[in-house]
Amino acid sequence: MSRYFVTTAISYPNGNPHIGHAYEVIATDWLARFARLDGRDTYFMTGTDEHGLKIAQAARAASVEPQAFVDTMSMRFKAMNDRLHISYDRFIRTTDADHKAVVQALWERMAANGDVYLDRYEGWYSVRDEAYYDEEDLVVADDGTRLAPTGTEVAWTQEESWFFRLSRFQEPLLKLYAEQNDFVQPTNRINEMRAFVERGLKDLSISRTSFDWGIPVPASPGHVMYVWIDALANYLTPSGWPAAGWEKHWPADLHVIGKDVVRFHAIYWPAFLMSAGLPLPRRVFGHGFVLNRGEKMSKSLGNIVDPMGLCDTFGVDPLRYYLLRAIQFGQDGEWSHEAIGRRINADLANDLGNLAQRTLSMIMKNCAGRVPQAEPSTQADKDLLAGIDKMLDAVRAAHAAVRPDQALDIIWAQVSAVNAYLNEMAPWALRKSDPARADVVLYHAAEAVRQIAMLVQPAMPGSAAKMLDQLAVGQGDRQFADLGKRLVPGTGLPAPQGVFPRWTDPDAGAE
RNA sequence: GGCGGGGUAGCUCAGCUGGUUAGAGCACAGGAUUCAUAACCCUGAGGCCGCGGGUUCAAGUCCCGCCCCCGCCA
Repeated sequence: MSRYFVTTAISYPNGNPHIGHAYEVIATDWLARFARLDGRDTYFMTGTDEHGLKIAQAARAASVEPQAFVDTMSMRFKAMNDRLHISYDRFIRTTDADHKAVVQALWERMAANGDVYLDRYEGWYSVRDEAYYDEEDLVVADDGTRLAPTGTEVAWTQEESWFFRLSRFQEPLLKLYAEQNDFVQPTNRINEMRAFVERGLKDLSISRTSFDWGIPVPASPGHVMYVWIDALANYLTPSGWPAAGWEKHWPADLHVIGKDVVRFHAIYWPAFLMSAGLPLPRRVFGHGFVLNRGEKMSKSLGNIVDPMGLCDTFGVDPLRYYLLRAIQFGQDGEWSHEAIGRRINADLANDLGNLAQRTLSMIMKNCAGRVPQAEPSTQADKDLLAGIDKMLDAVRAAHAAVRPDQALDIIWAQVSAVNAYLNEMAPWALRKSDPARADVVLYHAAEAVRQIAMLVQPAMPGSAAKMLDQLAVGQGDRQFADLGKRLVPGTGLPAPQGVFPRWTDPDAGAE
């Protein structure tokens, strides 16, 4: 059985979760659910990244201990995941005990292999950015204070720091990109990484002494680890490395991350792993951002969208569907109430929901609520199911390419095909002239809906389950391996109910 | 500033190595229909393919210049 270990980036919980967090976990949940339904040994992890100065500061501002602060904040992220029906196998927190153990082991291994050394770091440091800047990049404000290019204040800082010999890994990384040109996707990203590495890599400062909210560096009092070592190593934690049996949960097959953190995942992380002699993740995919009416969300603009509110407004599954279908994975996408509403009505209510409802209600009224007979079938019937039977391979390819949007495009092309088939066959008219033929048509439409609902499961698990319930598909027959199990004529069906109601803007006409 | 990607219907985008009247979905208009969630189905309208040159029998598709947008780096 092939293994599929997929992760999201872990979220930094110094603020509340927003739609960007929701987007990443929903997309990754689609990947994980798809792999599980496809019979793969799947492990899906998401979580929170809880150390670092900014957390410590946020806790202080809230007058609580850092641990209490992250306990509260992490819970909000977990609650969002649960509300969105994210099927994580583990919600990891970097404050978890087993994580600390793995990170420290990773550090010790890198040190043992000669890639960690103690030196002094001095320069212009921005506390807000947790980064040092070169003198020439600074701007001097009117009042004389020096500002980083990001606009934050910097101060001359000197600290003892452990360094990682990143410079040693320039050639190995270039070799990796050359030999595995899909290591970073979309492909333009790997070109950027290659260009970055080709310019030369400087050793990386990997410890801090200016604060203590972090994982202690082994045998080095006063030093805590640089947050990225701590954070990236989360992916290795479930393996329990270096304890025996770690190969079961490492390497990851795919890291799904935002485009803003590609560098950390495509350069630093593989370098750490190479240093420790560990296998590398197979792929890193940097997705785009979800923009609110074309604008980036930010606290200052006050346009941060709470995903919980969107669930209240639209429902979990329609929200998931919108984010997966309407945005090409890897590109930036836009979001607005109108856009989601249009999608819900066009794709869910009109196309799929109506298809299921018209099919099932005809069966309920005319076939005594039982799956009708399947034979004798005509060429048109066979053609319909031939198109339906081909979906799995195409959708699998979209899954392998990390393109949920394409997968849904493929499925919806079949939704249209079935609607067109019904119009052409007109079973409501056949009912009067050739009722046996009408039954066969309805059988084929229902069978098509079954397979569509099966493949829609990873995107909209709740809604797909309702459709499968209405087709009396057993809980044990919902894996993709069961796609070939045709509906059995004579099976009793429950009374159909609409799964996707139309959406009407509550504000419409109020202007 | 350097490198890379892009500017095609109102919106989001397809258009591979140049070749019949430039495509899809949504939105819009008309028709047909009434099984169904005023849905489905069919048809239509809508495009100096960023701008200006050039190569070619033939150019969104190749070359040059310019304008604008985005990404990475500095």
